[in-house]
Amino acid sequence: MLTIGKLASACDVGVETVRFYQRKGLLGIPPREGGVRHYGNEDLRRLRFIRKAQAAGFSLVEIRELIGLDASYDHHRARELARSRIEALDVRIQELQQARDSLEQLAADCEAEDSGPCPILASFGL
Amino acid sequence: MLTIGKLASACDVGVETVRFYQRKGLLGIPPREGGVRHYGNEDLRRLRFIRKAQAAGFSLVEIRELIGLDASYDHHRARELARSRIEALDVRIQELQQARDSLEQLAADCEAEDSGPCPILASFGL
DNA sequence: CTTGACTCCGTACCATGGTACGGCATCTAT
DNA sequence: ATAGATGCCGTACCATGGTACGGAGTCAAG
Repeated sequence: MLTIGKLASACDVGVETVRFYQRKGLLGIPPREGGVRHYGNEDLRRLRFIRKAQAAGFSLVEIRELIGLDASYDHHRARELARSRIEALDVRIQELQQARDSLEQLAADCEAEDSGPCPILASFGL
Repeated sequence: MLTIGKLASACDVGVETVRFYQRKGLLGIPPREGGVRHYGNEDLRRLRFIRKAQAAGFSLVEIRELIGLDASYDHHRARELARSRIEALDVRIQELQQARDSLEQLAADCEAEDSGPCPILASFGL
């Protein structure tokens, strides 16, 4: 059995973050012993789940839904969420890639031409 | 000469956003005629610059610095900012790509196996 | 049995990038 | 000349994902 501090450091998050997730409904309300919260392995797994899902780009709201699906064995909805997250990621990746490439080009231009107006700033119309 | 509303709609932003950028020091304080702000082509270019730089992933704080560089013809610092932005974009793109790929894999697994525990949720340890 | 570490709680605060509101002034077209 | 659209201003509020604070209670070791 873990105290909030042990749980938090086991998952490399702050104590306040655990309390925050609890308020947001991402973690359940654990039983108390002498006023102190005691967490078990379920909570540990749950918290690790939250961090992994977060790394996959899910928002806390989406993660809360994913957790709910666990109870209902709703593969269909989970797939839907995964698919729409993939689409959003694709869009975002494309955007960033484009931004990156034009920036790269600009930096190269800028290095080639050491005097006169800066191509980076010029290209943005400044 | 443009009023705030014309300027805003010319760059497809809200009027409040222009005022916000002004407060943040991204746009200069325009001359008034009869209490009303009047903007010129410089402001138009500046605002367009802000939006483009934003699309390239610069934060408003970084954009303010880029604008300052314009005055000082500081290519060196502009390149530095561009390079570090590129690095940050690379890291972020890699992260998102990884998230995307594992999600893709999971969704495929999930579609293949319609009963039993959901691979998406299981993979996150839930 | 005291000291120090940890926990409890509510609430306030942080950054980021805006968006909305209300009351008043001004501008423009009819 | 008057109505309706804009503009002005400060201030408050929004979402997101936390982080910090202060005062109290509790727990374990020396």
